[in-house]
Amino acid sequence: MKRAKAEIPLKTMERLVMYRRLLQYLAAEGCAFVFSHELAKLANNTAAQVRRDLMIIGHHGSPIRGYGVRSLGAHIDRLLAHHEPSRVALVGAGNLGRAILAHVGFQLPGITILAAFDSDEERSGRVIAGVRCYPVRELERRVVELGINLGILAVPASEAQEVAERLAAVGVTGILNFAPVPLRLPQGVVVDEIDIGMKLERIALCCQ
Amino acid sequence: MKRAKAEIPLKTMERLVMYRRLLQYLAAEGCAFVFSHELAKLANNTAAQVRRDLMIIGHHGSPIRGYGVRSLGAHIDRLLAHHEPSRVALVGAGNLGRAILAHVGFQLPGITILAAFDSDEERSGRVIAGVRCYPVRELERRVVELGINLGILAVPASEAQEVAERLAAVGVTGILNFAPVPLRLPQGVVVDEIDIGMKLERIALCCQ
DNA sequence: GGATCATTGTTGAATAAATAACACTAAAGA
DNA sequence: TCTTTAGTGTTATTTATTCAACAATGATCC
Repeated sequence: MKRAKAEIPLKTMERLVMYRRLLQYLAAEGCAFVFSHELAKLANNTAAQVRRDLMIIGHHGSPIRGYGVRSLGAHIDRLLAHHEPSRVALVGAGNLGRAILAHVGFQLPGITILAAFDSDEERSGRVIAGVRCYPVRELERRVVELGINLGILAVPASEAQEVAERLAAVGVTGILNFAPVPLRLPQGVVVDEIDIGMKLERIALCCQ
Repeated sequence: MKRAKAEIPLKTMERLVMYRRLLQYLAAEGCAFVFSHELAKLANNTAAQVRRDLMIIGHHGSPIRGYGVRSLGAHIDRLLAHHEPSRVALVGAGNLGRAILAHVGFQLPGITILAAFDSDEERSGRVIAGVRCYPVRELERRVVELGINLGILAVPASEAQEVAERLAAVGVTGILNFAPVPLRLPQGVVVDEIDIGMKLERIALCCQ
């Protein structure tokens, strides 16, 4: 069974992770089969798009019955399966950081948060949502020690760039940035921003 | 001056709000002019794209000097200016909710968070980051009273759908959802999800 | 004051994505 | 067993987005 992973467009990939999430809910609700138009409604797109995406990954459903929730979920799981499980560190254990830990707590398959860091020494040493918190001065050492390759930044805007550089310097290749500043990092490091303010603006725009 | 707002593609709009944010930083750093390729670097796209976007909104720069940071910022401001300023309510004043309040605290122009709600009566009555917190049972009354039209959901997944429906029922037309469940709402309500887990997965994918 | 140079404004081609259309298939009922 | 029906798999069309190329421009320097 050869995998044409590289040929699957990124947009489709992104939708696949959404489909998988939706399929998990459906499975939890005891739903065995789902139609393309149902999935489309949940994912806020069209039935044609869903069918096309599933065609791309080579999944086959059955007329009348639709797609098997379990089998489709398993298929996407295999596709999205990370070669190496991702090892994540969170920097900044303030309100936002702790909220993220709690949120992501329900382990994602193949992704584990192994450590948290904070400049406040009071916080380090504690265990938050099952994750050990270290002082930020140990960042480099611990990242190497634990084989971390992904970072989540939940620090104040003023510190984001510095922390990001330190992470990148010790081999972190992906960063999820919650600080509302654009990060400037060497090529090869994937950065994704979650800018709540921008999201709000976007909605305000679409609404009026 | 007629505005061709409707003709500006959504993708461009989304980039515009990012440009504006970047311009604010540049202005704060005392930068008076910026070149298309500089802006492109910050926005993670190409110079051609930046120029095209600015062409679409009809902004003119100067060769050699580039674009005036202040004037371009003002131009985008006008374009993005909301007819009516948006009035926002946050539901769920847990870790995540409080973090959001603190984050968005630095007021966005034309967007104000006017109220927070929580089911824990201990929390209501308090003022968090300048925002008054009410018990969630008063949600409908207060939303109407304050003329809220946008909602931020930072409640547990199990309550998200119910709260969203209640908000929509009293006239909220846009919802920013942090709960990792797909919301099913009547057409006309704009929903945007921020699913941290999905974001992480996406980065893990891109990295390997 | 004119040549030069770096950058803009614009157009057109190439690429990618979304949509629609339709033949095909498998279950259900007579 | 044949027909109906609802939904899939696929191809074609349209639409949107990105990229690349180049003429036009206006500061700057000699």
